[in-house]
Amino acid sequence: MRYAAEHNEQTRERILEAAARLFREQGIAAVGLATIMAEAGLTVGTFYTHFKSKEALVRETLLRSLDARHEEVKQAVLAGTDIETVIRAYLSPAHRDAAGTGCTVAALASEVARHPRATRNTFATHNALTLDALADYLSKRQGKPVRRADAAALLGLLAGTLQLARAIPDRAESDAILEAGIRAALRLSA
Amino acid sequence: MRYAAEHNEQTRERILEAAARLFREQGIAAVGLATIMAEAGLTVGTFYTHFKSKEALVRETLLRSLDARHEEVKQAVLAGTDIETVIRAYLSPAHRDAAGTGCTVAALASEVARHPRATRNTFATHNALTLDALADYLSKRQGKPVRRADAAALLGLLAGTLQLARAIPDRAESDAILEAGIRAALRLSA
DNA sequence: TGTACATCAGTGAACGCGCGTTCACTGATGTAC
DNA sequence: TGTACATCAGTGAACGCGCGTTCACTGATGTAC
Repeated sequence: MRYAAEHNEQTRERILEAAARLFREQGIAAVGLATIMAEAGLTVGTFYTHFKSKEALVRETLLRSLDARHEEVKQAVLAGTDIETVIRAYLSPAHRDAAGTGCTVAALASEVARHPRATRNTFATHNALTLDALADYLSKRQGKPVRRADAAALLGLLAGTLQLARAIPDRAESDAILEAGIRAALRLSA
Repeated sequence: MRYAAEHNEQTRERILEAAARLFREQGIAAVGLATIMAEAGLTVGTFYTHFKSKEALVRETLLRSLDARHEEVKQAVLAGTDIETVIRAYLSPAHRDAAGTGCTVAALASEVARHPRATRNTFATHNALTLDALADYLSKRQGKPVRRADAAALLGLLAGTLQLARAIPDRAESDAILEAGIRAALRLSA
């Protein structure tokens, strides 16, 4: 091989990071490959050296960002972080205003639902990791079994409320929704 | 005037109905004007006889479908329908599998969040009608004041859970999430 | 009642543009001698 | 150590296509006489 083994991998990583951010900020359909590649400091042509298609890139970014969130939740559990802290961080103005680095479910779940089965499979499999970790966490805290589906309802509450807060232009009203979401999430996780 | 006053209005209505369904089924960005007009039995050129731009159509469809949902909630309140019935209808497999005629928040909230301020204003104003009706309803049932933001958290739970159920390809798992969402929504509205 | 006219909803082709994807070519780089 | 070579990441132009929007034109229709 001519280029160092790392070189290829680093470029691929830059493309994935740019795509993961842009997709969450603007939506998958709204972001073109040229924009992603420019963000990674490359021209469009190179894209196909690293990925089979845009849909393959979508699958890879979903996998990465969902796994990253799983890692965060695992760390929170290990560190013994309170559930209230996790909920408050999720429904914070900071998270609302930074979709690009935020939760993939809140940003892309409704769009992913319209993508090919292979993409939805990737989404479901890697989202399940977080759900299982969350269910385990809640089970220990509540002293009774909490199922994956119950964890999904809590995540649904968090993601749905964040979406409403993002869609509403009035800052005060948006903040109030975040606060109401926190109260509701605490009730559900108690 | 040459055509009957109704004619114009009926055509406009057909375009709005086609757009409202297609947007919720496939997303706003994914549906072109040609598709909408063909669905209404017309060619693209006519579009601008009825609307100023695609964005104006988007605003109008949001307004219409959010007002329609407000009407439904008002009727449910008048008829004294139980909150459990409303929740079970929202988180039903039928609603999950018919996004085109379903809740606008579940289908489009995350996409609307990325649209121009005028569009978000329309969304917020007309979504607030449902939230206020829902808050009134819950206030009477619970015998204590429920704010608009609290109603938003309940709607967030319903919409977020429905989105997860739609994104997950495994039918049994998707059904389980709907059931868990119902349990959670009942806890929140009790 | 029958005819000429004015209106305007609807047509269909064209506009520039950006999309995802392909491909002949370039040139930086690690290896072999 | 220095040079020739082979590799392949990256370039940049082109492909067909669908997008939102515009516009000169058509023809169905209600009105006026």
